[in-house]
Amino acid sequence: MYPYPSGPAHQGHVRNYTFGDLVVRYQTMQGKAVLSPLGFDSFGLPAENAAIRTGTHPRVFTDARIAELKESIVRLGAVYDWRREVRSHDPSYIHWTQLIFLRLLKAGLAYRAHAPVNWCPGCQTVLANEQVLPDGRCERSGDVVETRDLEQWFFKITTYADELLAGLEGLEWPERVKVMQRNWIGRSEGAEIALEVVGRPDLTLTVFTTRPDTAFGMTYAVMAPEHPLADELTTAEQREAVAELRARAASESEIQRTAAAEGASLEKRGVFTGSWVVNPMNGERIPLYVADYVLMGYGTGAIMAVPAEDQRDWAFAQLHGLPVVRTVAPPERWEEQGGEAYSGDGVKVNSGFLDGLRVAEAKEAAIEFLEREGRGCRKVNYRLRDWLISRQRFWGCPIPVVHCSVHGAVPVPEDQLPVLAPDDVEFLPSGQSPLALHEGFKRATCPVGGEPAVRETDTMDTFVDSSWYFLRFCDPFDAQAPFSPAAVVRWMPVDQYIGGIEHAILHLMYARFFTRALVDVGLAPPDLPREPFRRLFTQGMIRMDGSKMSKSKGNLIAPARYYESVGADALRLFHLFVGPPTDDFDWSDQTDDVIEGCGRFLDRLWRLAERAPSPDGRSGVLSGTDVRVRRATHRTIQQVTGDIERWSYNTAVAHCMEQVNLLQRYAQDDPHAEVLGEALDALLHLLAPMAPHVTAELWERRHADRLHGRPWPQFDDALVIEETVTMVVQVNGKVRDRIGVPAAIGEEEARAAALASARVADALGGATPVRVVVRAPRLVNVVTADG
RNA sequence: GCCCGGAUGGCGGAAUCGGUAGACGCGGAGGCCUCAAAAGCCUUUGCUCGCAAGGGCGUGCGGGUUCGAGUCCCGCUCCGGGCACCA
Repeated sequence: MYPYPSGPAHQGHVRNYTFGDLVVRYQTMQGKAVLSPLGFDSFGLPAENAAIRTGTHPRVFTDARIAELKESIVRLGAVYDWRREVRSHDPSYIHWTQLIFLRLLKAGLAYRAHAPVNWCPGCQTVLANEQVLPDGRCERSGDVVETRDLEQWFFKITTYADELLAGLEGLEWPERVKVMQRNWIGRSEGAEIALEVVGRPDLTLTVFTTRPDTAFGMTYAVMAPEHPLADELTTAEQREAVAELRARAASESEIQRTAAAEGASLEKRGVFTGSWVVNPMNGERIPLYVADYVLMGYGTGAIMAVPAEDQRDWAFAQLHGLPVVRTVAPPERWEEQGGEAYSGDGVKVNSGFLDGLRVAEAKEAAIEFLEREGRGCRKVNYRLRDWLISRQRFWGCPIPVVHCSVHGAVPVPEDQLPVLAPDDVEFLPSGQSPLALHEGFKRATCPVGGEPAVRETDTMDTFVDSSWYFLRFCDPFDAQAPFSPAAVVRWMPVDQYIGGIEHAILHLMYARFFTRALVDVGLAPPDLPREPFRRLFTQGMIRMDGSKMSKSKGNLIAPARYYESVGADALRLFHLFVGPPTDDFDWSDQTDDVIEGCGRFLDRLWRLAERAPSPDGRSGVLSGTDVRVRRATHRTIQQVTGDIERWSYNTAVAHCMEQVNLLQRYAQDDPHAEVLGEALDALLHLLAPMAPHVTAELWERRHADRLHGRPWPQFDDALVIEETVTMVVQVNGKVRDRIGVPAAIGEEEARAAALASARVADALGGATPVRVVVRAPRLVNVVTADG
């Protein structure tokens, strides 16, 4: 666990730690060695905003929030190895985050580049693509993100695009998280084609397509407004129109541009450049356009347009009066039924040597042709972009680089780490990072030549800190390295990761990338598993009035009031009981009643356990009732164990409640001391991972030793088999009678018992059964001719 | 538009392999205890007809498969989520 410390826990945290703690305690009772540490993702914008508001240093603010969060976690009774607690903002952690940066830099996995980036005016910093919502807003502040051209630091996550995609296959993760990552990586196979430019033998325009088979239908080509050749390929007559379009496109962020346009229904804004290119398949001259529906960031920033087989190109062609040539025969009556572009499979037409082939074969043939002619090549493209990690903020891990006018961006030598931000800084609402205003911090010497240099003032995205904390957890005591090879190999991968769905892309993708990169740069050993999280469980959100419960929404319900009123155990039980862990939960007016109900259950358990072992209880021979109670005890062990194994915590609690209800009646009615004692002891074990405080106390009162550390109870196979069951008798599928029968009843006896039933005879009303379906011992269905 | 989930009493939910729909809890009703209340305990609680015994209906809607469907298949509706000019 690596929570962002936002202050006292809210119910989302409580739920998360309750599930996590149940797993930890249960697996420990199963005899496993369990490593369960907790640390704090303690860099981040809220602390800095608070500093601007109140003048408090972010460290002071953050340490206070950590103390609050930690207290509410400790009071919940969750077991963590606090010796291993780490914090992103701790100098010893900063040191290793910076070392990792330097090693990635050395290996070419970190680089600095000038690029159009997402700028959030609210946060006064750039953002990674992953942090921009589909509607072009900042996921934190909700402000509309702008595009700025800046020189920034990137991590080369795209190197691992294929591996990150393939690695998903072996993971026990929710399918929808895998799907989200697959979509985000967005692999597509196709070809790059170099188009000749008419009258410019010195130039070619390279386009990417997933449908090289449709190239005969290419009736125009389009380049993105930001394309480097856009200027050069615009003729004098078209210059003004193109310039206008490019200016308009530049004023919007790319994500905004793609989000604002709803599919193909909107106008495709574009203009003719005045230049012509050549279709390499048939040698025809086709016009070259600039249009904002083509994105510079994907593929080559230019496309071949095939209106007949691409709906976007179709719409654009209609608008600009461009020809449409079908290269795949659409299905019967396609056009009569209003069909426009047809992108499905079919037989090739109007395509020279491809005619008669199907799409898949034609793709291959087209690529072979292009490669043979030297006009193109096979190519795989990804939607995934490199991870922009620069942030123009103070409260983050400083990027350990200095800028020298002679040697450029020079890494800080490893023996000079960590680079720490100074304390004597002023937090002003100017939007500028205090680091950028701090002359003492900025003044540096070039490690290469000793020239005066300027220290980098950007800090790293806080997702960098959380991309390797799980490795540090394995070995947080190492003062010489981020972690020792032996420790990470011993503990990794994480067997069970628990978190919210909000991490589906950001954190989980970055952590997968980091784990691989750390191995490849030699910081982690080669035998470290390349997937850090083997099993992932995504818990449901706690919602209130339709939105996620969080401090920023102001709808937080702190656990402290329940610690006081019903106790931490009742609150834990509530979170387990209220529904499947994967489901969202709507906090409402009735919720307190349910929590109190969980408290009442624990009260009943308490009263029950306090009167046993009952000195006045019977001993000696077991009665029929005693045996039935024993059977119930062992069945409960079986059920609760199964429930926990399959994450069905709500039914695990329900089965314990059922058992308490049964024992309560039993205890009032001359119980056998040993039977009741066995039942109570088993119950305390089963509830120990769910309600650790109450069960530990009751156990101590009964046995004067400790429940914690005892093994998980086993059930007796002979006792979980029922001896009598209720057999349902149906007539034509409707239940007409229920008969108690021995569990071992044979098919013939079951049939006879069913047909002997007076109720069945009534229901038959003289009709003759034509068929009797027997599923002994549970069910018999008597079927008549007219049924 | 595409891809995933989901829809069960007044409410949260259960039904693990096609075989008793509604476990467990909340809420409601009635009762016991008490001078009274709180707490606790007991009974009851899907809808409906019936004095009762008992019957009919019932898992979003419409079909289908089956002796039998909440569960499987086909076609919809609504809700939630993800993706969406990615060539």
